[in-house]
Amino acid sequence: MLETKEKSEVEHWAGYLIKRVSSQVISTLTEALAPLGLRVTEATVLYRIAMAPKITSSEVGRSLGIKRANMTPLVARLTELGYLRVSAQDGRSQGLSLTESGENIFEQVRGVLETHDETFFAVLNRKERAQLLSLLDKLFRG
Amino acid sequence: MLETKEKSEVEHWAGYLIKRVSSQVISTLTEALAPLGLRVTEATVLYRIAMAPKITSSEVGRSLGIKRANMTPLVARLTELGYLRVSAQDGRSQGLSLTESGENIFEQVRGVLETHDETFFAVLNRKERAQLLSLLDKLFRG
DNA sequence: TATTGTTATACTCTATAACTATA
DNA sequence: TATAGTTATAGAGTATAACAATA
Repeated sequence: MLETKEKSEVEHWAGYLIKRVSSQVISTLTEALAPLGLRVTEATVLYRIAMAPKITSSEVGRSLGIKRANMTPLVARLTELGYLRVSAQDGRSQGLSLTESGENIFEQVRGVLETHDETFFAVLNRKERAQLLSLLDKLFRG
Repeated sequence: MLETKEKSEVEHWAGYLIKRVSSQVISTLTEALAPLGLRVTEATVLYRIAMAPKITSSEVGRSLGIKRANMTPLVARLTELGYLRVSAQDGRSQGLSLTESGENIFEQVRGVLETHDETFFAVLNRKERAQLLSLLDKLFRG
Protein backbone atom coordinates (compact mmCIF):
# COMPACT_ATOMS: atom_id res chain seq x y z
CA MET A 1 0.00 0.00 0.00
CA LEU A 2 1.18 3.49 -0.74
CA GLU A 3 2.04 5.82 2.09
CA THR A 4 -0.11 8.79 2.89
CA LYS A 5 2.47 11.22 1.61
CA GLU A 6 2.59 9.57 -1.80
CA LYS A 7 -1.16 9.97 -2.06
CA SER A 8 -1.13 13.67 -1.40
CA GLU A 9 -2.43 14.54 -4.87
CA VAL A 10 -5.64 13.27 -6.45
CA GLU A 11 -3.65 12.01 -9.44
CA HIS A 12 -2.23 9.33 -7.16
CA TRP A 13 -5.65 7.81 -6.56
CA ALA A 14 -6.46 5.04 -9.03
CA GLY A 15 -10.14 5.94 -8.87
CA TYR A 16 -9.44 9.52 -9.90
CA LEU A 17 -7.18 8.45 -12.76
CA ILE A 18 -9.78 6.00 -14.02
CA LYS A 19 -12.33 8.82 -14.04
CA ARG A 20 -10.02 11.14 -15.98
CA VAL A 21 -8.94 8.50 -18.49
CA SER A 22 -12.57 7.49 -18.95
CA SER A 23 -13.45 11.10 -19.74
CA GLN A 24 -10.72 11.18 -22.36
CA VAL A 25 -11.93 7.92 -23.89
CA ILE A 26 -15.51 9.17 -24.09
CA SER A 27 -14.44 12.54 -25.44
CA THR A 28 -12.21 11.20 -28.23
CA LEU A 29 -14.67 8.45 -29.09
CA THR A 30 -17.52 10.98 -29.26
CA GLU A 31 -15.50 12.94 -31.82
CA ALA A 32 -14.64 9.80 -33.77
CA LEU A 33 -18.28 8.70 -33.93
CA ALA A 34 -19.69 12.13 -34.78
CA PRO A 35 -19.22 11.69 -38.57
CA LEU A 36 -21.48 8.64 -38.33
CA GLY A 37 -24.10 10.71 -36.54
CA LEU A 38 -23.97 8.43 -33.50
CA ARG A 39 -23.23 9.03 -29.85
CA VAL A 40 -21.13 6.68 -27.74
CA THR A 41 -24.06 5.11 -25.92
CA GLU A 42 -25.95 4.59 -29.16
CA ALA A 43 -22.94 2.91 -30.75
CA THR A 44 -22.60 0.62 -27.75
CA VAL A 45 -26.26 -0.36 -27.91
CA LEU A 46 -25.92 -1.01 -31.64
CA TYR A 47 -22.89 -3.14 -30.91
CA ARG A 48 -24.67 -5.24 -28.34
CA ILE A 49 -27.67 -5.85 -30.60
CA ALA A 50 -25.38 -6.79 -33.50
CA MET A 51 -23.79 -9.44 -31.28
CA ALA A 52 -27.11 -10.75 -29.96
CA PRO A 53 -29.96 -10.34 -32.48
CA LYS A 54 -33.51 -10.53 -31.05
CA ILE A 55 -32.21 -9.35 -27.68
CA THR A 56 -34.78 -7.33 -25.75
CA SER A 57 -34.43 -3.71 -24.68
CA SER A 58 -34.31 -4.70 -21.01
CA GLU A 59 -31.59 -7.24 -21.64
CA VAL A 60 -29.49 -4.71 -23.52
CA GLY A 61 -29.92 -2.32 -20.62
CA ARG A 62 -29.00 -4.86 -17.99
CA SER A 63 -25.88 -5.97 -19.83
CA LEU A 64 -24.67 -2.43 -20.51
CA GLY A 65 -25.66 -0.83 -17.23
CA ILE A 66 -28.39 1.32 -18.78
CA LYS A 67 -31.72 1.67 -16.98
CA ARG A 68 -34.85 0.42 -18.73
CA ALA A 69 -36.33 3.90 -18.66
CA ASN A 70 -33.29 5.28 -20.45
CA MET A 71 -33.34 2.57 -23.10
CA THR A 72 -36.66 3.79 -24.50
CA PRO A 73 -35.41 7.00 -26.15
CA LEU A 74 -32.22 5.25 -27.28
CA VAL A 75 -34.13 2.50 -29.09
CA ALA A 76 -36.58 5.07 -30.46
CA ARG A 77 -33.81 7.13 -32.02
CA LEU A 78 -31.95 4.15 -33.49
CA THR A 79 -35.23 2.93 -34.93
CA GLU A 80 -36.04 6.34 -36.41
CA LEU A 81 -32.60 6.33 -38.02
CA GLY A 82 -33.59 3.07 -39.66
CA TYR A 83 -30.98 0.95 -37.93
CA LEU A 84 -33.24 -1.19 -35.77
CA ARG A 85 -36.10 -3.56 -36.46
CA VAL A 86 -38.41 -4.15 -33.51
CA SER A 87 -40.34 -7.42 -33.52
CA ALA A 88 -42.72 -8.68 -30.83
CA GLN A 89 -41.29 -11.60 -28.87
CA ASP A 90 -44.37 -12.07 -26.76
CA GLY A 91 -47.02 -9.66 -25.64
CA ARG A 92 -44.70 -7.52 -23.57
CA SER A 93 -41.16 -8.19 -24.92
CA GLN A 94 -39.74 -6.79 -28.14
CA GLY A 95 -36.80 -8.41 -29.93
CA LEU A 96 -34.30 -5.94 -31.35
CA SER A 97 -32.33 -6.65 -34.52
CA LEU A 98 -30.30 -4.62 -37.00
CA THR A 99 -31.81 -3.70 -40.35
CA GLU A 100 -29.65 -3.86 -43.46
CA SER A 101 -28.84 -0.21 -42.92
CA GLY A 102 -28.07 -1.05 -39.30
CA GLU A 103 -25.61 -3.78 -40.30
CA ASN A 104 -23.96 -1.27 -42.60
CA ILE A 105 -23.53 1.42 -39.96
CA PHE A 106 -22.42 -1.22 -37.46
CA GLU A 107 -19.48 -2.18 -39.67
CA GLN A 108 -18.50 1.48 -39.73
CA VAL A 109 -18.89 1.69 -35.95
CA ARG A 110 -16.68 -1.34 -35.55
CA GLY A 111 -14.05 0.29 -37.73
CA VAL A 112 -14.17 3.51 -35.72
CA LEU A 113 -13.82 1.57 -32.46
CA GLU A 114 -10.83 -0.38 -33.75
CA THR A 115 -9.07 2.75 -34.95
CA HIS A 116 -9.88 4.62 -31.76
CA ASP A 117 -8.65 1.77 -29.59
CA GLU A 118 -5.47 1.56 -31.62
CA THR A 119 -4.66 5.25 -31.29
CA PHE A 120 -5.87 5.78 -27.73
CA PHE A 121 -3.81 2.93 -26.32
CA ALA A 122 -0.83 3.57 -28.59
CA VAL A 123 1.25 4.70 -25.60
CA LEU A 124 1.03 1.15 -24.22
CA ASN A 125 2.81 -1.80 -25.77
CA ARG A 126 1.10 -5.11 -26.44
CA LYS A 127 1.94 -6.61 -23.06
CA GLU A 128 0.80 -3.51 -21.19
CA ARG A 129 -2.51 -3.46 -23.04
CA ALA A 130 -3.13 -7.07 -22.12
CA GLN A 131 -2.28 -6.27 -18.50
CA LEU A 132 -4.66 -3.31 -18.48
CA LEU A 133 -7.46 -5.37 -19.99
CA SER A 134 -6.92 -8.07 -17.37
CA LEU A 135 -6.88 -5.62 -14.46
CA LEU A 136 -9.98 -3.80 -15.66
CA ASP A 137 -11.74 -7.09 -16.16
CA LYS A 138 -11.02 -8.10 -12.57
CA LEU A 139 -12.38 -4.79 -11.31
CA PHE A 140 -15.42 -4.95 -13.56
CA ARG A 141 -16.46 -8.47 -12.59
CA GLY A 142 -15.74 -7.79 -8.94
CA MET B 1 -3.07 -7.09 -30.87
CA LEU B 2 -6.18 -9.12 -30.30
CA GLU B 3 -7.91 -10.76 -33.21
CA THR B 4 -11.22 -9.47 -34.45
CA LYS B 5 -13.08 -12.45 -33.13
CA GLU B 6 -11.81 -11.91 -29.60
CA LYS B 7 -13.12 -8.37 -29.75
CA SER B 8 -16.60 -9.43 -30.69
CA GLU B 9 -18.10 -8.12 -27.43
CA VAL B 10 -17.81 -4.60 -26.09
CA GLU B 11 -16.41 -5.95 -22.83
CA HIS B 12 -13.25 -6.83 -24.75
CA TRP B 13 -12.56 -3.20 -25.55
CA ALA B 14 -10.37 -1.51 -22.97
CA GLY B 15 -12.12 1.79 -23.57
CA TYR B 16 -15.50 0.30 -22.76
CA LEU B 17 -14.21 -1.39 -19.60
CA ILE B 18 -12.62 1.84 -18.43
CA LYS B 19 -15.97 3.59 -18.89
CA ARG B 20 -17.83 0.91 -16.92
CA VAL B 21 -15.27 0.76 -14.10
CA SER B 22 -15.25 4.54 -13.95
CA SER B 23 -19.03 4.53 -13.55
CA GLN B 24 -18.70 2.10 -10.67
CA VAL B 25 -16.03 4.22 -9.01
CA ILE B 26 -18.13 7.36 -9.29
CA SER B 27 -21.24 5.57 -8.09
CA THR B 28 -19.67 3.99 -5.00
CA LEU B 29 -17.73 7.14 -4.19
CA THR B 30 -20.88 9.23 -4.50
CA GLU B 31 -22.52 7.00 -1.90
CA ALA B 32 -19.47 7.13 0.35
CA LEU B 33 -19.34 10.93 0.22
CA ALA B 34 -23.08 11.47 0.66
CA PRO B 35 -22.92 11.42 4.49
CA LEU B 36 -20.51 14.36 4.26
CA GLY B 37 -22.98 16.23 2.08
CA LEU B 38 -20.45 16.45 -0.74
CA ARG B 39 -20.49 15.30 -4.34
CA VAL B 40 -17.50 13.71 -6.05
CA THR B 41 -16.50 16.80 -8.02
CA GLU B 42 -16.81 19.00 -4.95
CA ALA B 43 -14.61 16.65 -2.95
CA THR B 44 -12.02 16.68 -5.72
CA VAL B 45 -12.00 20.47 -5.85
CA LEU B 46 -11.66 20.60 -2.06
CA TYR B 47 -8.78 18.16 -2.30
CA ARG B 48 -6.93 20.23 -4.89
CA ILE B 49 -7.33 23.42 -2.90
CA ALA B 50 -6.14 21.69 0.27
CA MET B 51 -2.98 20.66 -1.55
CA ALA B 52 -2.41 24.10 -3.10
CA PRO B 53 -3.75 26.93 -0.93
CA LYS B 54 -4.31 30.29 -2.67
CA ILE B 55 -4.82 28.48 -5.98
CA THR B 56 -7.20 30.31 -8.30
CA SER B 57 -10.49 28.96 -9.60
CA SER B 58 -9.15 28.82 -13.17
CA GLU B 59 -6.08 26.91 -12.07
CA VAL B 60 -8.19 24.36 -10.19
CA GLY B 61 -10.32 23.95 -13.28
CA ARG B 62 -7.39 23.51 -15.63
CA SER B 63 -5.72 20.93 -13.40
CA LEU B 64 -8.89 18.90 -12.86
CA GLY B 65 -10.36 19.20 -16.34
CA ILE B 66 -13.26 21.40 -15.24
CA LYS B 67 -14.24 24.38 -17.38
CA ARG B 68 -13.98 27.85 -15.86
CA ALA B 69 -17.69 28.41 -16.35
CA ASN B 70 -18.46 25.26 -14.36
CA MET B 71 -16.12 26.19 -11.53
CA THR B 72 -18.25 29.19 -10.56
CA PRO B 73 -21.20 27.29 -9.06
CA LEU B 74 -18.83 24.75 -7.49
CA VAL B 75 -16.84 27.41 -5.66
CA ALA B 76 -20.05 29.22 -4.75
CA ARG B 77 -21.49 26.14 -3.09
CA LEU B 78 -18.31 25.21 -1.22
CA THR B 79 -18.10 28.81 -0.01
CA GLU B 80 -21.74 28.82 1.12
CA LEU B 81 -21.02 25.63 3.04
CA GLY B 82 -18.29 27.55 4.82
CA TYR B 83 -15.42 25.44 3.53
CA LEU B 84 -13.70 28.00 1.32
CA ARG B 85 -12.20 31.41 1.90
CA VAL B 86 -11.92 33.56 -1.20
CA SER B 87 -9.25 36.27 -1.13
CA ALA B 88 -8.35 38.67 -3.93
CA GLN B 89 -4.99 37.86 -5.51
CA ASP B 90 -5.07 40.80 -7.85
CA GLY B 91 -7.96 42.67 -9.39
CA ARG B 92 -9.25 39.74 -11.37
CA SER B 93 -7.89 36.59 -9.67
CA GLN B 94 -9.16 35.11 -6.46
CA GLY B 95 -7.06 32.83 -4.26
CA LEU B 96 -8.96 29.89 -2.80
CA SER B 97 -8.10 28.41 0.59
CA LEU B 98 -9.79 26.14 3.11
CA THR B 99 -11.39 27.61 6.19
CA GLU B 100 -11.01 25.82 9.51
CA SER B 101 -14.27 24.07 8.78
CA GLY B 102 -12.91 23.26 5.33
CA GLU B 103 -9.77 21.67 6.78
CA ASN B 104 -12.00 19.61 9.03
CA ILE B 105 -14.21 18.31 6.25
CA PHE B 106 -11.16 17.72 4.08
CA GLU B 107 -9.73 15.30 6.64
CA GLN B 108 -13.01 13.43 6.52
CA VAL B 109 -12.94 13.46 2.72
CA ARG B 110 -9.43 12.07 2.77
CA GLY B 111 -10.57 9.29 5.06
CA VAL B 112 -13.50 8.42 2.83
CA LEU B 113 -11.22 8.33 -0.23
CA GLU B 114 -8.73 6.05 1.52
CA THR B 115 -11.43 3.64 2.63
CA HIS B 116 -13.12 3.70 -0.74
CA ASP B 117 -9.85 3.08 -2.56
CA GLU B 118 -9.06 0.23 -0.21
CA THR B 119 -12.38 -1.53 -0.74
CA PHE B 120 -12.84 -0.78 -4.42
CA PHE B 121 -9.44 -2.14 -5.39
CA ALA B 122 -9.52 -4.99 -2.88
CA VAL B 123 -9.81 -7.53 -5.71
CA LEU B 124 -6.31 -6.53 -6.82
CA ASN B 125 -3.18 -7.37 -4.89
CA ARG B 126 -0.47 -4.82 -4.14
CA LYS B 127 1.51 -5.50 -7.28
CA GLU B 128 -1.58 -5.35 -9.49
CA ARG B 129 -2.64 -2.03 -7.99
CA ALA B 130 0.79 -0.58 -8.69
CA GLN B 131 0.57 -1.87 -12.26
CA LEU B 132 -2.86 -0.35 -12.74
CA LEU B 133 -1.72 3.00 -11.39
CA SER B 134 1.28 2.96 -13.70
CA LEU B 135 -0.77 2.06 -16.78
CA LEU B 136 -3.41 4.68 -16.05
CA ASP B 137 -0.73 7.26 -15.47
CA LYS B 138 0.78 6.54 -18.88
CA LEU B 139 -2.62 6.90 -20.52
CA PHE B 140 -3.45 10.05 -18.59
CA ARG B 141 -0.23 11.87 -19.40
CA GLY B 142 -0.34 10.68 -22.98
C1' DT C 1 -4.78 41.49 -26.37
C1' DA C 2 -5.13 37.76 -23.24
C1' DT C 3 -6.99 36.16 -18.90
C1' DT C 4 -10.31 35.91 -14.79
C1' DG C 5 -14.59 35.22 -13.35
C1' DT C 6 -19.42 35.33 -14.44
C1' DT C 7 -24.09 34.44 -16.64
C1' DA C 8 -27.07 31.99 -19.50
C1' DT C 9 -28.03 27.99 -21.78
C1' DA C 10 -28.09 23.37 -23.71
C1' DC C 11 -26.81 18.52 -24.11
C1' DT C 12 -25.65 13.78 -22.44
C1' DC C 13 -26.04 10.44 -19.20
C1' DT C 14 -28.09 8.81 -15.19
C1' DA C 15 -31.78 8.14 -11.55
C1' DT C 16 -36.48 7.47 -9.55
C1' DA C 17 -41.31 6.98 -9.39
C1' DA C 18 -45.54 5.76 -11.37
C1' DC C 19 -48.20 3.74 -14.84
C1' DT C 20 -49.98 -0.13 -18.38
C1' DA C 21 -49.99 -4.33 -20.18
C1' DT C 22 -48.58 -8.94 -20.07
C1' DA C 23 -46.37 -13.34 -18.06
C1' DT D 1 -46.56 -11.10 -8.36
C1' DA D 2 -42.93 -10.14 -11.29
C1' DT D 3 -41.38 -8.32 -15.65
C1' DA D 4 -41.38 -5.30 -20.10
C1' DG D 5 -41.84 -1.10 -21.78
C1' DT D 6 -43.22 3.70 -21.27
C1' DT D 7 -43.66 8.54 -19.50
C1' DA D 8 -42.34 12.34 -16.84
C1' DT D 9 -38.98 14.48 -14.33
C1' DA D 10 -34.81 15.68 -11.94
C1' DG D 11 -29.89 15.82 -11.00
C1' DA D 12 -24.96 15.86 -12.13
C1' DG D 13 -21.46 16.79 -15.27
C1' DT D 14 -19.97 18.99 -19.30
C1' DA D 15 -19.96 22.37 -23.35
C1' DT D 16 -20.16 26.94 -25.77
C1' DA D 17 -20.82 31.80 -26.34
C1' DA D 18 -20.80 36.28 -24.65
C1' DC D 19 -19.81 39.77 -21.29
C1' DA D 20 -17.26 43.02 -17.86
C1' DA D 21 -13.20 43.90 -15.41
C1' DT D 22 -8.41 43.61 -15.17
C1' DA D 23 -3.54 42.37 -16.59
